[in-house]
Amino acid sequence: MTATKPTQPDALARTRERGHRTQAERRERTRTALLDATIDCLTELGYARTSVQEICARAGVSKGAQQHHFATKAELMAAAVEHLTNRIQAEILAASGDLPEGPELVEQGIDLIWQGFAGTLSAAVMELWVTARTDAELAAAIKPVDKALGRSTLELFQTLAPEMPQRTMETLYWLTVNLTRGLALDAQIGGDAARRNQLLTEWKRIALAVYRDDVT
Amino acid sequence: MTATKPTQPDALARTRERGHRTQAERRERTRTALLDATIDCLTELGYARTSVQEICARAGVSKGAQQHHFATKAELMAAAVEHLTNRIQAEILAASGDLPEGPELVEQGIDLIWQGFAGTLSAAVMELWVTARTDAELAAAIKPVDKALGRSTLELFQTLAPEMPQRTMETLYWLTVNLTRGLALDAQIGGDAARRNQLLTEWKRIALAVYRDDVT
DNA sequence: TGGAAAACATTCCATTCGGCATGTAAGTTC
DNA sequence: GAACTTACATGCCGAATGGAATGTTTTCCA
Repeated sequence: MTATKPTQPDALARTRERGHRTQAERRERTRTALLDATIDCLTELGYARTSVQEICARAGVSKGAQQHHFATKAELMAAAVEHLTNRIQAEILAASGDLPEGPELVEQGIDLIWQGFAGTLSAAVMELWVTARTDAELAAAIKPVDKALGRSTLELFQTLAPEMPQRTMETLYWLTVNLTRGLALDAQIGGDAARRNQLLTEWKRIALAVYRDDVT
Repeated sequence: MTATKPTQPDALARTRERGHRTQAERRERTRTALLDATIDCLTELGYARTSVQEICARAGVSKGAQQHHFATKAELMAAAVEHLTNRIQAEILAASGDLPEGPELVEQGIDLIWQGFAGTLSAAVMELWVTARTDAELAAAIKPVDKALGRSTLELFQTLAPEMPQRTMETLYWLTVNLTRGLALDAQIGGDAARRNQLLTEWKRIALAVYRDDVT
């Protein structure tokens, strides 16, 4: 390249035309790139095959940069837990906008929980969760975050159906969440989707009956 | 050692006093030792940290012997799946001896499923199951075996409660199994045991109501 | 505007992994 | 009891991993 304007340093020129990247911006950018790549790896490869090298490659970030932000792999995973939970919560909140009130909420709510707790992101959650069983550090990172997600989602429902007895709501909610997680496991190894849908339908019927009995 | 009887070879003498180990016996012994050690590793360390070296160490078996019986790690894992399923099935069958008939079967059956699908062995199942999501070979090994376990347990219940409509039985059974698996996940990372028991109690109540409605 | 600090990149290393090759001992068969 | 097969043991290798060390660029701030 023939430099015609020697007064301006080349680096600065590039900076100007591309726009100034503040440190906070750079930091945030590569951090989320790393965390998203981590979630990608977990969903596609599973925890056992997720290496920091692969994460860096997918994030388009050097190994040094990764170590700058997350000194150790465990630290990266712990951060990924929170990032992942935030994404799921956002997903749930976005889908909760058009929820009906009254009895219809039962059915729609079950669908919402299904989507939130058995969707694509939940595969990554499973990986981390199962790993956490034998990894105290990861478990410590997961427990509070997950509990918060569960409770906040429950509160969302309680707001939508104030007429419902709290006890009934809690029971139906947690039963649905745990059933969903079990079904999600089944789905992940290629269980019969038709039977899963049928079970979900039956459960809606049962839950609705419980709701009707308890609300009157 | 001062050999006083040169007529008999030393090796044979040892053989005689310890009893003759047939090839089939030796084979079976080290095989199950390896498979049990594999399950131990999965339970205690999780899949990611389970190495063949560790398995061999716990089984008290050399690496060569392991490779003789299971050429590859994947092969060992696939065999472990079957071994594990057999142990679970035996556990369930043993506990199913004193199951009542009639309505009480609902409660007791739920407890039985809980013990079978959320017991100690189920942690290893979870590890393999979650791993299978991103490991086609392992998934291929798990699917048929697990399906067989599920169906045979269902048939056990159907035998015990012939008066129950088949559709109702299937629904309650699979709902319970999946709920149990979800709760097992929760239990493994140290969720609140009291709430889990409460949910199980509520579910028994609901299931009993469903049974009563459908049986009349 | 010049130096400090933060962000990012490159290289290297000790360890561990799964698997292979080769060798020895025990059991089977004729 | 000798050939043969099966079971078991030891040592080694290339690949990959997580992490440390060190060097370079970009932004910040006084």
